[in-house]
Amino acid sequence: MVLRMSTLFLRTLREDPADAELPSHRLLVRAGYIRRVAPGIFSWLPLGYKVYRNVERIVREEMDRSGAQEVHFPALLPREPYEASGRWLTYGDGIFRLHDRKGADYLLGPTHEELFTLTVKDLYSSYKDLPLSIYQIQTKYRDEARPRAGLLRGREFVMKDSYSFDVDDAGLQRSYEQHREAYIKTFDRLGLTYVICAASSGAMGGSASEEFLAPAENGEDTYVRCSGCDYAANVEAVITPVPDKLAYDDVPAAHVEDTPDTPTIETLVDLSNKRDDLRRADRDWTAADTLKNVVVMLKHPDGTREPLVVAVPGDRDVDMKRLEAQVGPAEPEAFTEEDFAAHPALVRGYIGPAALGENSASGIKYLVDPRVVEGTRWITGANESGRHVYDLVMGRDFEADGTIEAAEVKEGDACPRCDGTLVMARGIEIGHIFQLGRWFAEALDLRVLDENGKRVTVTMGSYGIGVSRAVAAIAEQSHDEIGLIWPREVSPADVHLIAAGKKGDATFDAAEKLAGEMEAAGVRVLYDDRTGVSAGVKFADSELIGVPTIVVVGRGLANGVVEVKDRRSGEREDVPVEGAVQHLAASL
RNA sequence: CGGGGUAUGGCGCAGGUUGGUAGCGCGUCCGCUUUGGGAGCGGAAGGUCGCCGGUUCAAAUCCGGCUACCCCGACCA
Repeated sequence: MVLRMSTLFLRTLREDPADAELPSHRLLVRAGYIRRVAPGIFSWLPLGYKVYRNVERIVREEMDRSGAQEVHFPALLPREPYEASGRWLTYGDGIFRLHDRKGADYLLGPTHEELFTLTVKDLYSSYKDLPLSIYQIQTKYRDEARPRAGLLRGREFVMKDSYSFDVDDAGLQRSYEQHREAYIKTFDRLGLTYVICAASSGAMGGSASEEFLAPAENGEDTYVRCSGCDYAANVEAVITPVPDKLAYDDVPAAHVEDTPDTPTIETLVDLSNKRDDLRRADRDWTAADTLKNVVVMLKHPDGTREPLVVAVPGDRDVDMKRLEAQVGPAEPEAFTEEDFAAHPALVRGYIGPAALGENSASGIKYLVDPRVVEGTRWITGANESGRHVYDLVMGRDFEADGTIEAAEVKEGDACPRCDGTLVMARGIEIGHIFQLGRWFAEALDLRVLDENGKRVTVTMGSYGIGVSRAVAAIAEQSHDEIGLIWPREVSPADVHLIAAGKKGDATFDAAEKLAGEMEAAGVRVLYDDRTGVSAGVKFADSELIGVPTIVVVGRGLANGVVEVKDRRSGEREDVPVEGAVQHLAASL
């Protein structure tokens, strides 16, 4: 393949587009790979589409190799399947809905669990047909509240989504492992660095769930990894190691105190350390000794609302995303003025355990952070305005309905697996694998006969790769100040060949000849055969476009050599024209 | 949905307070020169100044309203 820049549908921009912030977005637009059409909606130009198709090809090859079979569902879908799963409603305004001429409801598929499940139900009815893994590479549509960052979060994007169908849990585990392996091969070939993180399985339930995150400053996901072992997790799924129970024989009996002017944890701790009657004998009180009781309203999918109080040590906030991951499919909402009015047991700012719990008078569910183990000693609200209770001991003075992982995760927190500590970083979610289980099969009644002739519900796995997002993730990870740097397999070409001389001189003839030889040798060439364009412009464009190897036919030609530059390292070497093609073909 | 910002040739921007011929750089086209790091000179095309209304002899500029887009947050299988 020889792509000639003299006729290529391409215009590189000398300046950054005003609406692009992230490097991937900026450079993909500047280098002429994509153009914005509407918020979160992009067109692919020739170079960009080549990269996109390379990514797609690699994903497809690895899926096929893993034994999955490719199908293709429509993007335009009727309402019924989503009605059956309940998601026509629960998806809310996150989907694009439309009507046909008769007024019937349609939607642009945001995801295709329903279609996969129903199609398998259509065709299969025996355990002998399973296991089965099928996938598609499809354009998805989501009416994102805020599209951003170019290709990283669009309203139209391409995803590879696959589903596995098994009769039993062991089968699901095998299908899951197969996908995991395929994903590792895929992302390796894409030239991405990534971290496999434990993830929360989200609103759809399920058990095992892992995300492939490409570390990137501008990523939307926060994850942790351990400094001492290979533990890595999305911050939503971080597990807090449970401390040992403490002895509390020496702790004074709980006592309620007037604590005026202590609207914040900080002022409360200050006061507690200042007043002799409140001070701790062994050491100063810290924010971590206070127990903060945060009240939220849970909205269940059926529309009912239920108050929940979450207790966390006072030096931490409740992380709403972590909370949401725990309470799903219910959604936590802010507790409003009206809610407080409806629950007089909750004294704003002074909520304490005595008024809480399913067995208490209020009946309000009370869940505590895992750090709140038996024997821990707290300052917390006394359920009266202006008063706190001191030396309240878990297990002695109060109980909870259970624990919940909702406290924010901090850099330096303990690793749940080893003695190490956690460091935090950000990443782009490029893949997600999880064991969906029987939720969908149950909802859509996908069952098969087992070997005893009994109907059993199929168990499913769900696996996604953001194909268009991966293009941006690669760009985000692989660029420098002056342009993109593509990994070989996704690059729009293997070699960017530049004729650096004057129009009509020997360099053009030599470059032309080289281009032909490269093509014959199976090397993909982007050939800058533009006349009337200075060498400087050609060099700058080649660096912006980011093909990994740049070959310059120019002044060295007099000595029978061409210059071969490595885009990433910047290293250059002179290579005899005669052997240049073999030299290149060997090094690719 | 909350906060901040922007809207002027294809792209990036100035102008606006002080109302009066719409400007700069890049890009594009023509001619000549140039050709290893985003060339020079000369000429040219290209703009309802986001939209609606108001004030005024006169509005890109002042006033009112609207819309779109960008960024941060909330939201996001």
